[in-house]
Amino acid sequence: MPATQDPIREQLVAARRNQILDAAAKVFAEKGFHRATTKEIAQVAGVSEGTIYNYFANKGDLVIGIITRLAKFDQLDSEFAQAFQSDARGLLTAIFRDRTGRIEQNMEMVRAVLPEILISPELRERFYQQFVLPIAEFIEKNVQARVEMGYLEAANVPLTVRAVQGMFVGLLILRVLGDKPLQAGWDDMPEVVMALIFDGLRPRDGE
Amino acid sequence: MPATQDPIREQLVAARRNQILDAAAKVFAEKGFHRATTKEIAQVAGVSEGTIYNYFANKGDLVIGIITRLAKFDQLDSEFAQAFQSDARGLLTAIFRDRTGRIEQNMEMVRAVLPEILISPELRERFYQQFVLPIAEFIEKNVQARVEMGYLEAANVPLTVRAVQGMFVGLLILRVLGDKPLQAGWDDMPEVVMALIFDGLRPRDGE
Amino acid sequence: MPATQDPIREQLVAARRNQILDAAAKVFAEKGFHRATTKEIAQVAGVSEGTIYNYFANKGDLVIGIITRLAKFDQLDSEFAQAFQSDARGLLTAIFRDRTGRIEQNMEMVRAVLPEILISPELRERFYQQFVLPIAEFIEKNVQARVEMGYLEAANVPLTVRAVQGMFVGLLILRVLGDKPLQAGWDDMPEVVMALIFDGLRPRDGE
Amino acid sequence: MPATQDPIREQLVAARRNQILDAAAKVFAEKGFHRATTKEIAQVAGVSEGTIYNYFANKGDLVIGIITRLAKFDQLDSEFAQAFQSDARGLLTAIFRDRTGRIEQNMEMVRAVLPEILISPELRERFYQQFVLPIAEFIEKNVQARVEMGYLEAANVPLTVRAVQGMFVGLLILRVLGDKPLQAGWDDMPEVVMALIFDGLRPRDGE
DNA sequence: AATGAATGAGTCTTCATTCAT
DNA sequence: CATGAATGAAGACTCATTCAT
Repeated sequence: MPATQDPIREQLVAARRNQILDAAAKVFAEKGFHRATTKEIAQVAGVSEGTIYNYFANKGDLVIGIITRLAKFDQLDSEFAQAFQSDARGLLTAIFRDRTGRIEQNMEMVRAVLPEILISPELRERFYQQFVLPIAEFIEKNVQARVEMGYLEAANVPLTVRAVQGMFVGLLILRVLGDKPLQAGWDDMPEVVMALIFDGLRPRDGE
Repeated sequence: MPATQDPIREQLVAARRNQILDAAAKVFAEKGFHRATTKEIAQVAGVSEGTIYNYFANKGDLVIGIITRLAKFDQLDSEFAQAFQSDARGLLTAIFRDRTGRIEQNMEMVRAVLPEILISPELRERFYQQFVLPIAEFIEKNVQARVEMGYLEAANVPLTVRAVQGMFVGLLILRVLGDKPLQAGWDDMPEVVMALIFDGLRPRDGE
Repeated sequence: MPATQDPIREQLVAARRNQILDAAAKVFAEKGFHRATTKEIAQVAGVSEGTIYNYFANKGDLVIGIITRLAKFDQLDSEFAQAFQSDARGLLTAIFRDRTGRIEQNMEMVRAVLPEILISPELRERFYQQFVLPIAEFIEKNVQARVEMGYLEAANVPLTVRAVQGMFVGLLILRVLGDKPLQAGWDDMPEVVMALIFDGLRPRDGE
Repeated sequence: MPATQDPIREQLVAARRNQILDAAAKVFAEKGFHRATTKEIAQVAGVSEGTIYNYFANKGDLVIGIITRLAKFDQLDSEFAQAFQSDARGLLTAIFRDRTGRIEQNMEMVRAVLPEILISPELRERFYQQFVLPIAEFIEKNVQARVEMGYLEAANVPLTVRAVQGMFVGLLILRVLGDKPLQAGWDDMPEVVMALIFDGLRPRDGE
């Protein structure tokens, strides 16, 4: 891992790192972590195998690099801040669309890397801290505020938020597993999900 | 893969297969599929490596064997039939407790084997058909009936059911990822989940 | 290898040995020695793997057994004795037809077992002593007699006989290698060969 | 299998390939194909096992490589072209000495590799096309020409040529099998063979 | 005498990693 | 910094042989 002060060199280094990570992500997505070979990653990246090891200590660090980089792009951005102002339903719909869209783009890669994440405590923690927890806390804060304002009702906000977040996660998993109804009706899911979350299944008498 | 008509021998074969699958499940759970070696599985099973191959064609078949065996224990049993009669909330709570309890017991193994499932189309299909789809359809039928009776309200039953099922799945994933609130409050989850599903977050005026 | 005095038992033993050798020959012929498994030989023979080892010390002994048994069937029989009386050309034609016919029947097996024969000095010697040398000597004696009678001309009878015998062997090899002209014209070979051997290529003036 | 345009690198690659093929030939010759281990080949070649697989896809390709390389050294060279001008007897003697000399040098290896050749259709075809057929056709053309000029007599030239070629092949086999007269009188074989081929065994009256 | 499940040494092959150029 | 040939440890899988039943 080259270290330098020269800003130009730094940029080159960063570019080369990204070039390698892009290739790694692609190959991991296709083959899964273990079946992906450094040779193929090098080929896809257009560099030699040796070069990879000039930028990453080992194959596992590529996964860390990918996740870390994903996180950088993945800040809860201003869009959300605005959504915060809007109604809860709009907020959640925004999050749902944003998250699932984003994750879908990286779905192949997440799927390929998930094994390593699930097995390695270090990666698990890192993944959780960077991707799961921030969203949970963001939603939590938001929902809590609305509950206090009487706009929403929830006995246990943190757990309720987990249930909602879990629903998003689970729906993605079910899609990956090839569930037909889900794949066919994916565009309708936001409405279905919001109806479920906000209105519940029990009929509302006077409405 | 011995095949025989002799019932005694059949039992021996089944016992040996289970002995090996137990070991495989254990080692997979610890190491993950790829890092688990046949040598270690053999050691844990107390047999030789060769013996494994007398019962399974290859390492991958151990995964299939594990999943298949899980499925056998995992029939939607009479408990559910009764639940069918009960109220919807009771039904779902029963399913939730049953499923998550069951899966938790095999959580380590699911975690270890999930990667292979996600990557291998064959395993994915098999897993989906045996574990996901039956439950989805069971719930779907049930919910549909109640909707028609006016006890529940849902615009799109199949998708709504997926959302519910996805919530279960996702909650397990979040737990595996080490979410603290979830681990701490797991016992309260059924109530939280049911409140969310049936009542929704939006306050009900007259109640 | 069971040893017994009981003649009935002896017959059973011999029968079982042959049963196994037949299977071994078949499988060796298909797969070659190394790729043939004792398991498959046992299956083809309709016995268990263990039984093979009650009759033969190891896999290699099956080859020895096959060769030895071939030799038993392969005595220069009375047919030849008669041929001895006939003219030289007729004799050789008879031998050619007989040998090549016989060998062709076992060609697959010879091909499969040849590797082992060529590599193992013991098998090589055995094969040579039982199959090659007797014929060479038989022809040698015969040709020698005719040379002395002035019917044939050959400066070095033993070597000449080897050349002739070599021709037979070589033609079989070329056939096995798939030579088209040879396969197409195989039925004409005896005449071609005899013309070559007896008349040579050089034109005979006065004829 | 490195591929490159750089001529220096190409030479290195060729050298390394030869180094490995030499070792493989040696070990195959000693042990036969199946009993030869990649480990021993690597040791003899002075490289690691892994390096072998940088140059050859698998063990079988070593055999192909050996055969192919033999074929390269084995072009029908100018020597033959000259022989073509000479008398038929001289031509054949030249071929005989050349071929048998050449093959003898590689005899051990041919012996080791022959099994694989006989069993593998691919290798068989390749071997036949590269070693057997060209010679057969070369001799055929030559003999045909002489027959037409009246210098030789043969009813069926292609088959007669096969008989002659077969004789060469067969004599080598008999030698490998350890035939004593052949080993003792090998130096006299060309004359014996030529006498047989050109004059035949039948006495020529007027000579 | 027959069985066939168990054995485990042995092999080919892969691939992350190193390092001389 | 880049290269990519060399490395060799590691692992899945095979199969001849044994032996308890």
